[in-house]
Amino acid sequence: MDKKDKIIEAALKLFVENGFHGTATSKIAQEAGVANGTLFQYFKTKDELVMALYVSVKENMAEYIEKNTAKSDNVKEVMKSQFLSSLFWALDNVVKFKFIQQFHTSPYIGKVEQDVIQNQVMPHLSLIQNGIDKGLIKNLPVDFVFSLISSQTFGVYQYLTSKPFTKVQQHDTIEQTFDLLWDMIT
Amino acid sequence: MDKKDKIIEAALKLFVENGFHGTATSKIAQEAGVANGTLFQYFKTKDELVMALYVSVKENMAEYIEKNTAKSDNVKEVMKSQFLSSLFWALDNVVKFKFIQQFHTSPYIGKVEQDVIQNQVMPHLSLIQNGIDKGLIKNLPVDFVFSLISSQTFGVYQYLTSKPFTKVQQHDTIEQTFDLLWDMIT
Amino acid sequence: MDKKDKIIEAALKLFVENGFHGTATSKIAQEAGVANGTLFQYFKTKDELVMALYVSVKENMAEYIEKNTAKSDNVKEVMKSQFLSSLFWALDNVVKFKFIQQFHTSPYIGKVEQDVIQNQVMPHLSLIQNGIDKGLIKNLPVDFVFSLISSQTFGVYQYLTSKPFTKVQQHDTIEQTFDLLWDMIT
Amino acid sequence: MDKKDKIIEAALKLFVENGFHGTATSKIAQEAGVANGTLFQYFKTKDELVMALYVSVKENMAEYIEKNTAKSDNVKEVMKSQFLSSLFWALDNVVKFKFIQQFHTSPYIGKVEQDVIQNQVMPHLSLIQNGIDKGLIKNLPVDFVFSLISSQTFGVYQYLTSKPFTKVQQHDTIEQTFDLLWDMIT
DNA sequence: CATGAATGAGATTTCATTCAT
DNA sequence: GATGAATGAAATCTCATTCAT
Repeated sequence: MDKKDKIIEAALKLFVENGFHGTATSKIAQEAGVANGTLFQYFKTKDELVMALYVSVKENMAEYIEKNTAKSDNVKEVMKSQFLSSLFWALDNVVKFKFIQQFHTSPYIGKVEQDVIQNQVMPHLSLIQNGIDKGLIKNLPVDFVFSLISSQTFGVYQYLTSKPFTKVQQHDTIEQTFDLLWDMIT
Repeated sequence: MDKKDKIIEAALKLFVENGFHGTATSKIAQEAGVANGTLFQYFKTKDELVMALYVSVKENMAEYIEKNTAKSDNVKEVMKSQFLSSLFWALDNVVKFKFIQQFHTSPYIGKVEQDVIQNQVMPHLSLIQNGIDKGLIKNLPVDFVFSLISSQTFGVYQYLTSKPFTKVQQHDTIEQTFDLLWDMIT
Repeated sequence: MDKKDKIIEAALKLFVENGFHGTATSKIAQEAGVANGTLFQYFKTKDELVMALYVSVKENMAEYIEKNTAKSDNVKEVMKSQFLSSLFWALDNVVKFKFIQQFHTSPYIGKVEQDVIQNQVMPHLSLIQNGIDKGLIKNLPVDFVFSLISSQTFGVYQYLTSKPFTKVQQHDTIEQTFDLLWDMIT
Repeated sequence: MDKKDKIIEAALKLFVENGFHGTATSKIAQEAGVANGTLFQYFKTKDELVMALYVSVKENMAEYIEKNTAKSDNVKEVMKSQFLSSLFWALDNVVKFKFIQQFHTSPYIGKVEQDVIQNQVMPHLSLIQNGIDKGLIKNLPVDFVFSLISSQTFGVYQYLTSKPFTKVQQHDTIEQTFDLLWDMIT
């Protein structure tokens, strides 16, 4: 692993532990095992590091979900595979997921280009629209449905990380939640 | 309004705009129209101010919900009145609600005494348990149901603040969402 | 003497000894006997300190010359009194004068408002113009004559500080130089 | 042009634009189109580069003046040719001349060996002495006369670069100034 | 109680210089 | 010789907190 990756890894860990401002760049360098100045060769400013980290984590997540999304015309099947893989990724990458949550409620979120966000959300909106057009999903505003699904994802995640569950229990709860969710919106 | 309240008000505004660490105590004092040192007469440290602010906001919210909760034995009625008043409060107190969200994803949350959180959550859990016992609500773990309801609340809030809606539209959407929710858990 | 003045004094000394960039703000604070942060209460940035110092020194010089300028209609008399008092001030304030020279050949000079410079030069140009109008001074461009006089001033200053001279010798040389200068331009 | 020359050229440009300390060695390397470390193959330290640059520029100027100095016993003729060629060089090499000025008012000037300065000044002092011995120039201290001539040179330079003049106007002004100067010291 | 000048520890960032390739 | 990643000392600037008035 090269120094840049070591820095990103260290930053992720410390940001989640102590927050963005609670983490000094010097601590990041120390944790990464590089010199103070080295961090600034790869990232011009601390902000740039935060943004780069967000992009990296988001890509990582998107890639995983993409790979595990069912290739099918069946809306329910596709939606379910996405719901499940989102949660599997989150449970397997607790630190990264916490980072995303932190980032989303920080002033940094305002610095993400609007079209980048659009691109991330678009496919999900299309899928929902598709479900509505086929008469499967209730005729509600697409972004309303999207908001419900997203928040439900966070809800299950929170529940599953609040206590120690076995893999099987996690699996079952996730499946069960999707069923509840599907019933609700159809 | 006395100086303490002015400081709290100023802190709330600036924390939401610039984050906890992005807000210097001197800026808070300035915004509140008091001297630098005065802030520390009322709060020994900045952290203490943050915590006090959280408690104050939470109390404010709890009081409102308490006042608007239906006095009844009917579980659905009570739950609906709570769901609605939570959202009405959030929509009427956007800044305070953002502050709560920020606080929840910050390292500060760890400093809130565990029993304080318990006390806040307890009544809701009891209500749900009550619903289950009466055979109204599906027989699921109480805190799982609680997670679902909470995240649903966040979901509608997010949707309703993402675009400009009229009061009536907001009202209708909230009622509608509760119906979906109720169907899901019963 | 208050802290602000102590800081200005310390800055003046160190800037002349080590240059603007060779002087750390921490050294200035140390020399002034104040804390690091105190400097930044009086001057938002190091640049602001440099500019404030320049303005202060210039005002000091202008005040002295103003006070010692002959109140008369006689152009030669006025010009002579100014030439002399400029040099007396410079010889009595070697450090301040060096600072001005350093400032003038630094990129900082570009940050001085153009009209501030105009205001400083204007009276001298008027005086020269007056001399030309009266047929006393040769009919040359005013700012050319001004350049000649200015550089002559620097020339004598440099000579007089290159070796140890007595006050009387300095006085005589200055008077003599003015006579040469006056002969040259009339 | 080899790398060393490219570095010197880049350094000259950037030093004049941003000052010695305002110019990072990495920027010089970049501007010169060489690697960061290459600069230090040719110059052990940044200071050494500054000094080498000064020597180089000074040599360049001296060479030009030497070449254009009248070969004659006539003191006035020799002096005039030197005065003129100094100014012609300065006007043709504005950047180099600015560099010299910057260098002279910087702490670097103290690092130039005293005898190097002596060697540069000596011929001019001899010439003046020669003029005095022949009864041409007023019987004043040689270095006083030298100071006056030097500063006059700077004075005209400043005037001629403060506005846009044609070559002919520049030429005329320089000749005229020498006449004034000659009248003054003889 | 209220003030605000003063503090100094600590944060981010720069940059001359080195050295393994 | 040439490279450029890596270094770490040092510089500027911020800010929570104190304390004499």
